[in-house]
Amino acid sequence: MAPLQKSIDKRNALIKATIELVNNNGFHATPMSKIAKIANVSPATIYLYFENKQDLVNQTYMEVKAKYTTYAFATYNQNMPVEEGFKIIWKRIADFKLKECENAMFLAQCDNTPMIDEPSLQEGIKHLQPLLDLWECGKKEGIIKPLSNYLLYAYAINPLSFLIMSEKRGSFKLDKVHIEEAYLSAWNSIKVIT
Amino acid sequence: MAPLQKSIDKRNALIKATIELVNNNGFHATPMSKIAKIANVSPATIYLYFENKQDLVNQTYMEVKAKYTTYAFATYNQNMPVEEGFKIIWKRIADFKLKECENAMFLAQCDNTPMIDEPSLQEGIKHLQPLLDLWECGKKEGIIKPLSNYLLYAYAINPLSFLIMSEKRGSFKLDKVHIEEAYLSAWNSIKVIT
DNA sequence: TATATAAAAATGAACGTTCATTCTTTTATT
DNA sequence: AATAAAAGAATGAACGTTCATTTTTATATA
Repeated sequence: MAPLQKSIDKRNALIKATIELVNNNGFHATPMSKIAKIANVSPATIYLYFENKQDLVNQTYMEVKAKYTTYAFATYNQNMPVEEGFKIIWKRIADFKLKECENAMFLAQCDNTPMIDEPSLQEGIKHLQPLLDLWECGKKEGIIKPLSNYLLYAYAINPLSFLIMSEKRGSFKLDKVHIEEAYLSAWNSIKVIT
Repeated sequence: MAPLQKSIDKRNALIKATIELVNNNGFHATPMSKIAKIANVSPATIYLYFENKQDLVNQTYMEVKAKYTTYAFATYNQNMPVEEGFKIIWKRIADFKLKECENAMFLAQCDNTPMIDEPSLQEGIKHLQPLLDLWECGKKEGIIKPLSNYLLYAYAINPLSFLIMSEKRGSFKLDKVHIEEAYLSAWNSIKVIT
């Protein structure tokens, strides 16, 4: 194995361990020692890849957020009609949250606690731009309600986080039918009613 | 001042301090010593009112959740028509989240992290029963879509949390107009479309 | 190609600090 | 004066981080 690859593997193992432990215990209750143990690495080794604990979690956040948005926009392109574009993005997001549940939960925690530095948070938000652009376009065409992007996001995208959380807690099972129903609710709350 | 009142004051001060510090730093980054200092109390005194740190935060959660639901249902009664009942509850929730922003943020953090014991979490959820009953009633009458209560909650109530978070982060200002728009989105995503 | 040397990566033990909690003393109440 | 409440100092455990050292990898030499 190439030596560089080995380094990448270790970094990935550390990020994976961080997600797992933070999901189960929260940021401040996951000691570096445990992260090291799960990643099969010495505690000191972490500091070869990351400045400190805060840097580790910031970088983990940005990496997961990038993965999330890359996945969300993978099958979308700007030439699609607004409704189709939205549907494709929404479904991909739902897909990601279901398949990559660990990652999705980690993001939810980051977005609801003082865990991540403000600059890293801002950095993560930037990746959503294509969706915001799509909405602007839809508003111009009179297809999407003239609401602020925050309201659109709150009613169309964010509810998925809540559902994933309920599913994780075991109080609710998200199947294909529910996803379809959820999509219709989402679209319904942002589309212009004719 | 009666000695009992003084005790209640101290307990309240401790709970208030806990909310403030956890909001700004997260659970594990709020030391008992700091909570004591903000509450103008000795660290040891905390243990006269609470078993330990976990108990303090559990009780804080249940207290805030109870306050939240009491407020939400204060002007609602079961004899109202479904649409009116929902509107009244929704508006009260929005009102609470705006006015008692600190409390709302604390709840959001509790609901998205491993901070609170599962039993306390379950205890907190129970208080929402009147809303679930209203929805059941609405479904029977054909006014509300036959969706699971989790989906209804995800699309009608939960988005408010996201908006409050955006507002707190300073990226968005929630005024009366936005609240009205948000309400319409909420109702629109759960009502049967005729 | 085989060996020697240098560089880089990784390690485990150790340090200083911080924390939740307890213990002992002081202050207030009846 | 007796009792209860509160305070602050004390304690041991756990944490993030550093450092001296070892192990692995790359480079140079013959």
